Amino acid sequence: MLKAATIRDVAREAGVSIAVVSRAINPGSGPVAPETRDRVLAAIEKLDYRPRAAARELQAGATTTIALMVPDLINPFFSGIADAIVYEARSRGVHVMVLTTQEDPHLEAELVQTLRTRSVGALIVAPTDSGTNPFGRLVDLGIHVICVDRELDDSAGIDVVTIDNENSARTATQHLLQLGHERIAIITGPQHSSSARSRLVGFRGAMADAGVEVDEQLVRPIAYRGTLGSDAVGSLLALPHPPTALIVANGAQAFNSVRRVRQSGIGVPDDLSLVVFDDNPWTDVFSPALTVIRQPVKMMAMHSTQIAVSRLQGDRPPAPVRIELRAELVHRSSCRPLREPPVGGD
Amino acid sequence: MLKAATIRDVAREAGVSIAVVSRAINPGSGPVAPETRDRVLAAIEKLDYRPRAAARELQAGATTTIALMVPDLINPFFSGIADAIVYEARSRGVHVMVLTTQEDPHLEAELVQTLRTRSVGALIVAPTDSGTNPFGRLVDLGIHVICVDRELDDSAGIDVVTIDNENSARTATQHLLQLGHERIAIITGPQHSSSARSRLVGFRGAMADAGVEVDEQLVRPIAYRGTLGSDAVGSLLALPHPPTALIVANGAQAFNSVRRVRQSGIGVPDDLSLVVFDDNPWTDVFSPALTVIRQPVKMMAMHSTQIAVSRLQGDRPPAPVRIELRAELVHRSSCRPLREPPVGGD
DNA sequence: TTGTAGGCGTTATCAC
DNA sequence: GTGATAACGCCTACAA
Repeated sequence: MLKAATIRDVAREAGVSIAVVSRAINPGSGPVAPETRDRVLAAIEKLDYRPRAAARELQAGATTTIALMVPDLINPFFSGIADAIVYEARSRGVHVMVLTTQEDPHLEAELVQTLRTRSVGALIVAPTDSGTNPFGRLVDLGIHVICVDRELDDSAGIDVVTIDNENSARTATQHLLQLGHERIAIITGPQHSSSARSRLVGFRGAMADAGVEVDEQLVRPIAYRGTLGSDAVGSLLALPHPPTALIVANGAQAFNSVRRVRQSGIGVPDDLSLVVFDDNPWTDVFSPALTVIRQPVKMMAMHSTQIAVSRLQGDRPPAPVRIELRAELVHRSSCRPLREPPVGGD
Repeated sequence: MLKAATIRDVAREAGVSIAVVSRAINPGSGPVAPETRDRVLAAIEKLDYRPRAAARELQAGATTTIALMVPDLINPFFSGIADAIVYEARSRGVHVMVLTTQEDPHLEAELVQTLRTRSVGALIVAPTDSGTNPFGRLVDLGIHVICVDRELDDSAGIDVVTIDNENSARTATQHLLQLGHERIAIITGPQHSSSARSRLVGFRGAMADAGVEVDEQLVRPIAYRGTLGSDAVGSLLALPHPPTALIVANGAQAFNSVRRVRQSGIGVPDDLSLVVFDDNPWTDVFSPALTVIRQPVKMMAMHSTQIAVSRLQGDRPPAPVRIELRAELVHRSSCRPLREPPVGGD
């Protein structure tokens, strides 16, 4: 097992001082005679030298590592985000440390602590609980925090990249209302999550606009983790007066929910119209293909990475940014009019 | 923006030298009087001090960061592995840097270079090409490399955690043979991938054992990336004498392949029996539910993490480990006998 | 244009 | 038990 070459080895090999090597490595940091430079580069090549990131960090304070904190990577929504962020970051020479919180605020807080140890320059996070802000200390220390997908009630000094959840839910609801549905159920996320809350607001808004009263029995805020989606669907369908349409606004529970619908033998869209949040691949291969709200996952990832990277390069004014992207309703085959509309008419 | 407290600040606050603080932080590294210790701990608490990992690394050479390199995170197989590895690593106090290769050997090689810069203690990787080993230099430098899922032809000094691909494919093939199928098609991965190769070997083995000749037209090794799965299915089904059964042994193309089967209106399992590698959630919600080869994803992740962590803690003999796990055939509804077997009979 | 020296935050080796 | 002090590898004034 060899020992990695250091800047000193290179200097010796090239017959110069370490200062020259350093300058040769970091163009613009100082003058180096062209031919000296070539000699140094040759030495680097020969010794296969790579500067140690740890040493650089230590001396500069800066870093080219960011952290990404998501509930889990099994949820295709978050793995999609993670994939895009990792890819995007690499193209900018930044590495990504990935952490999973399991939707557990305690674990999240603990991870924030261990993060302080690492010198990451920024943190992109989909926070577990909007009510508390465990990231304040990071911000104080100059570690930039970017919320993605979900945001915090108190987000002082924190950037936000999210979708317009309220309007997305509104759109989905309006779609069903226009088809004549009034008994519309919604399975959403826990109300300590900003996105889940906004979606519910959008739902209620659309219902109110249409003058349709919301039956609170049909509103099901459930946890992201676990399999509660299945239970919620079960009890919804067992209602004496069951819903004719269902919006699954809890992406993490979409699969469980839909599977339960299918297992119960309810016809989609004949007996139940369905709109689901998050356009995961399987929604397209389900029978019938599901009408979904498609979130611009790549866009969210790109924006957050871009913010993170430029922040740690010291660009951008310190003012927090807020980016809200539009989601899209993708019509497929899981919704139909409650009653066939009269043909012709008058 | 505060500046993070250093060991010196703590020492001053506690009225001791930095050496004492260091010993207090790292129990066992030297003697500290109990009451001094308490004073130091109080100071740490008060200043909210966290030792900087970069400085530790620099001085010790060691590190508690490992890297994980997978083709992408969009493939549920790899996101499952990543999720489990990140989780498992955390529970051992290790952080994970995630990299994606996009199945591109050049990018892979480049990432290996940038990795040398970071002081990661180990690399868990699903390599893109089994023919070349871009990791040799890492091994030389004492960075432990663990191949997961796929392996290298020349894996000197490299640990391997994989499934028994050959037998998995053999099992799947035998299942179809027993149902009376002989025109069995297989869509597998590129032959520069060890797992794809082994699976094809298993397929041929089972066919040979049964005395059934392999129609080479029905053997389709295709790339992991892109949408070739769809094309392969299309041309398979367009054959004058199409297959009666299909094994999709290319997990990354399973979705595309199956979707194409469905689009072409072919009845499953009536017209075509189907076995698919990788038990992703959607295979269960597809109509009909798909018979799959289920890989022990969590197990693979746990083993590789365990090896990685113990390696970087210096445990374990230097001899490379090879762990081969068994995959499982999960019977669902996508396969049926070619001809109904005679009822009763004698 | 080049080299010397100091410091980044930590741990380890010594004396005391 | 405790405290200077020297590394670890790199960058950067500043002096030559």
